[in-house]
Parts: sequence; C-alpha cells; structure tokens
Amino acid sequence: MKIATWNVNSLNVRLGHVLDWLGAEQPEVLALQEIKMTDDRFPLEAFHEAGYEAIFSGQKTYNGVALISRAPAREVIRDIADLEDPARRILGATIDGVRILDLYVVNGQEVGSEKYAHKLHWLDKVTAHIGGELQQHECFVVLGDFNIAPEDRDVHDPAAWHERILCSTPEREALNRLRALGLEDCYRLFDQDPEQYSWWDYRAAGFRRNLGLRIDLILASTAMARKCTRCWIDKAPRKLERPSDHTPVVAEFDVARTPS
DNA sequence: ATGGTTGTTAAACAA
Repeated sequence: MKIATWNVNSLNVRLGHVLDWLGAEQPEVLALQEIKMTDDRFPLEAFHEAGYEAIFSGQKTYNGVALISRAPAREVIRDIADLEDPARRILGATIDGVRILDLYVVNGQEVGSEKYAHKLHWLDKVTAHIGGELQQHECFVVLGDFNIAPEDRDVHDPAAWHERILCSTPEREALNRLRALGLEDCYRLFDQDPEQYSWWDYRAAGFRRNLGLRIDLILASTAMARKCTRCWIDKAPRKLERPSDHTPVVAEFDVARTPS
C-alpha cells in the first residue's frame, strides 16, 4: 500500500502534474495540501477518470486539503474538537482499513508573531485529537505539510535557520510531543542520502541550489511503522515546468505483514 | 543582497 503526501500550492495550476504523477506512481492514497479552491470547483471528475475517489475540504484562495484514493474514504472528518478554525487544514478518513489524517499545519510566518502562537496552539489541539485517534485505530497514519523541519539534518543551512520559523525549538518540541504519542517518522525508519528535502523556496533558485527543508512528513503508528517497507522523496515533479514549491513524499506499507 | 518568486485576486497577502 503506497501512501503519499504533496503540497501542490494550487490544485488548479497543478492538476496536470498530479494526474501524471498518479498515473506514474499508482499510490493507493495521495494526501494533498494547499489545493486553494472551494469545494464546488474541485475537479472530482478528473480523478474519477483516472480511477480514483476523492474527498476534499476547501476554501477560497488559501489552504484546502484533499484525499485521493483507490478505495472509498469512510468516517470522514473535516474538523476536530476544541479547535475553532475556519481554515481548511484537516481531513481525516478510513481508507482500506487504515485511519488517515491529512494535515496542512499552520505556517506561523515568524517566530513570536500572532500566527506563530496560533501554530503552537493549533498543534496542541491536533495532538490531543491524534491521541484519541491512536486509541481507536491501531493502523494510523498522519501526513502532510507539517511546516516544521524535525531536526537540523532536515535543513540545508541550520545556522541560517537557527530558531527561525519552521525550525524553532518550540515548534520542534510540539512535533516531538506529537511523535511521543507513538508515531514514527517513516522517512527516518530507513537509511537515507543526506541533504534530502521536500520543499524549496521559489526565490533565489532554491531548488537548483538545493536550499531546502524537509517539512513534509509521513508519521505512522507503531503497528503501521512495522509494516513500512520504504519511504522516499520524489523530486521528479519539482523539476517540471511550473512546479509546486513542494515535492511528493511517499511511503510503502506491506499491509499483509503480520505484526511481530 | 531583510533580497528573491509564485498563487490568488484585484494591491495586498500568504507562503
């Protein structure tokens, strides 16, 4: 079972890339972020023609998440308890017996800002929600654009990014509290080449110079992590004409594998 | 080089 995440930075602009990538990679689940469209504009028919189901939670201009899947999504949620948030950043569903939570984590703009405080609060509430999900679902995956680089090795220039947004200690601690619930960063379950990132700023030729951060993550419950056979970053879409600033991250799970 | 680019939506805002 192949599960992927991709911040597409406008599904209107990136639909062709997404459909091409689905055709090439054939994932069972693709979690999208920043689709930037209202639900009435969602290109459902295009996904159906490609052989996929889709659920989505969108809004005008900003944010917006979607789950594209071979199998239908059950028990869908678009909000969580104790978090009043008009921004469409959360989409949960059960697909093929796996509980999936697609997140577009608040960016936070700048350390110390109002948006930064909101990011930490938002992460607290989402962490509490995930604690409940983990009690109900042994097979659980939370994935998306976390807007946090977990460690300095996930940052092209740790000195330049020291205590800056996406890398600050409080953000990393919030991510660690989430992971401490019993979630593994699938990418780090395996040996990986150094300097592998999932996002590069459009500015200053960031991709060409590999000035990136690894902020797009796939976190799996203990039972799911045991089934994870591979996790990688697919840089191919970032090399295309008019790319998203993010590229897909993919994890493969052997769902038939018996937990030992 | 506190710059640079992209997307949405109408000059600014978010990332």
